[in-house]
Amino acid sequence: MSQTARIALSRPLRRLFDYLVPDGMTVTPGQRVRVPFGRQSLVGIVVETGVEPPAHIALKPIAQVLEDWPVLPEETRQLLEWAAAYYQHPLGECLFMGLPPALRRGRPAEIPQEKAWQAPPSADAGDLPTQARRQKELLEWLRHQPTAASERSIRDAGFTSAQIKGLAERGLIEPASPGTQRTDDGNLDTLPDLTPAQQTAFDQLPRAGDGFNATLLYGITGSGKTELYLHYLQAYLPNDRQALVLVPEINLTPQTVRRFTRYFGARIAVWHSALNDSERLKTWLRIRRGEPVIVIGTRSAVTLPFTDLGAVVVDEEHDTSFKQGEGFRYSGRDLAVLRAHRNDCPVILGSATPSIESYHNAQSGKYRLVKLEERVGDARPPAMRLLDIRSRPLEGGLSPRALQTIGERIERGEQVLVYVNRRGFAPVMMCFDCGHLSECPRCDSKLTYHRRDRALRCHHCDFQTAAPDTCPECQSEAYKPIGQGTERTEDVLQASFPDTPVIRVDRDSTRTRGSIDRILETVNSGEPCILVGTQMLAKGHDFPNVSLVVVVNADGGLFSVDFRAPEQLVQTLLQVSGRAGRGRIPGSVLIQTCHSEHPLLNQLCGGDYLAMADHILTERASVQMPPYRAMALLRAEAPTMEQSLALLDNAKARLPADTLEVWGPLPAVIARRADRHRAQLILLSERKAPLQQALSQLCMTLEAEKQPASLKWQVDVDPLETG
DNA sequence: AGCACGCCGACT
DNA sequence: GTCGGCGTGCTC
Repeated sequence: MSQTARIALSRPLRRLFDYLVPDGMTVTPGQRVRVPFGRQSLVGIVVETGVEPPAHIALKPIAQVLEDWPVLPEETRQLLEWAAAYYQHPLGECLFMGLPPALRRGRPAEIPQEKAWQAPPSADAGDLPTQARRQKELLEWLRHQPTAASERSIRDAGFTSAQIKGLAERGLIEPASPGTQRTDDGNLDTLPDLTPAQQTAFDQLPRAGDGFNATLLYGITGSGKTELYLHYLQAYLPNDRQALVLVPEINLTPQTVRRFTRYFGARIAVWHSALNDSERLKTWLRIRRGEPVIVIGTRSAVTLPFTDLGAVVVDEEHDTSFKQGEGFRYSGRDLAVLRAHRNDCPVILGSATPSIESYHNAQSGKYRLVKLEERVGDARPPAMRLLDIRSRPLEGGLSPRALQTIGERIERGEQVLVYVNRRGFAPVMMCFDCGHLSECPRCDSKLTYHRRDRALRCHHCDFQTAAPDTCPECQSEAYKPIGQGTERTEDVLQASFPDTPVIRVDRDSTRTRGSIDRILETVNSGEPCILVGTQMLAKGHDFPNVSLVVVVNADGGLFSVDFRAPEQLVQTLLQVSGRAGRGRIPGSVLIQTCHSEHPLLNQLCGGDYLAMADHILTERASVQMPPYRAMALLRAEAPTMEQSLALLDNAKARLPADTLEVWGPLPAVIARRADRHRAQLILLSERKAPLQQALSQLCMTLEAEKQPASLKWQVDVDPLETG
């Protein structure tokens, strides 16, 4: 009798498929195989062997093994299996997430041998006919390359394959293996010494050989957390072991990579969404082969096939981009901690504004807390002040007082950053006669006015229209934009300070490649200027010459329905404040608000983030919200609200009432989006285990009873926003 | 997700 | 008469 194997396929199905292993073939878990599936032939991953197949199903045999070793190493596969169960996502899709695209498609697990060419010293351009001008130029170009050039790079330089062929036929160039670009090997920089404060923090970090140890590194902005990571890896990561450094997408800049490369050279590998398929395959295989790489990567790097992980770092661990927002909704940060645990190695979670979850873990003793509360050099933390703008005349959202302060700083030759907190405040068109507001015809949301092209756009679907001159309701001409967007603030600033460059930094102005570099160049020149922008300004980039930060409106997050809004407001405001006073000039921060008496904002001005975190934790405890209870959402969307609510009612009815508290069904905050009506259930549980068990049971039944195709549902475990 | 099967509308 | 719309069902 033949052996059997349980196979995962890259399909959104919550089940696996069993196959026969033909005589003479052996398979082990983690191995790639090709199997017949319906009428198609698919790549599969072996999950289990020797299984008892369900009765009355005629098994088909595995067609082929793609390699005789498991592409997914044991630890990576088990991590993904755990994540699939925890986040309620189909196992097949999760396992395939652990493979680079080339391997998902069934390509061989080897580095594609790129063809490369070099010009031997004997090659003589005189042997070419005079009309072969481009071939001569190519020969010359090849001579000037430090190593053999790949066909791709030759084409990138503007030559054609016909020209390569021409030279090759005359024997003037010869094939070679593509050159490696390890120019930095052997002459690595030595790390700068730690400051006394950094040294003190460093001494509290876990030592090599301590095994699993999670450390929350609370380091205020400008305290030099990256130096600490570098020193830590150098001191405690053995030369022959691997490390993972997770960073938010926005922090994975060439500068960051260069900083690591200076000290670790070719051991550094990067992993992010902009890599092409062959780069991904190459890096993935390096890691799979066990090369002692230090991977700097974004969220998805946590699924890489490490075979000898010796240290894990999560930088800016509070950053919400570590949680995938759709599909397989995993938390890269949480999986990184789990990976460290399973590899019995240390993990350092660094942030100036730790997530409430991580801080709670530090408080409860699960993580050790290491503080780094001094800025590098002479820099002092900025002074923060609230500016009450109730019944003050505002221009582009700015109060006279704020404009005056900006003016003073410009006069002194300093730089200013104006932060527009867009959360909850978008510029909408309103009729000042009848009160009509511009609303999206397909969503329950207001249209946003874009002054550049006088367009009204919906931020929740792709609807857009030209802004009418008069009110669509009453034809009044008093139909104008209200609220403040970046563009309006920018215009007011430019009008107020005509001699000072006003630079807008947002998604639109940084879309083209290199534009952010140009902006940074201007800013780093130190000339006075005013930066205006949103989210982007709060993250990543340093502006050492900025001495004043103005927060246009802090109120968006104060009274939100989302339980995480206060945490996120405080984090964002502190992060953006941290941009000020990095250089020698002391920084100050002005926060405009209509609620200057609000305790959270007042605490913020004290600058003590951990005190605020304590405060937020107390509130979370009193209402028994995460991290004091486990949370998950069941979301539904359908052409009508009734359908969505019916599905959720149905789901609620079969959830165990004794171990779970279920809220809803409630329509989402934006109940209609692109003409689909959305609602959700909120599930809370004292313990994670019963929640997970109830969810997997629920997913199985929901999938089994086939819903109409127009009705979609999804589960979000540990959601970042409930809306 | 694919892919096929199936049962109703405007075309050579 | 048939090409094709996408609703529904199935994949070891």
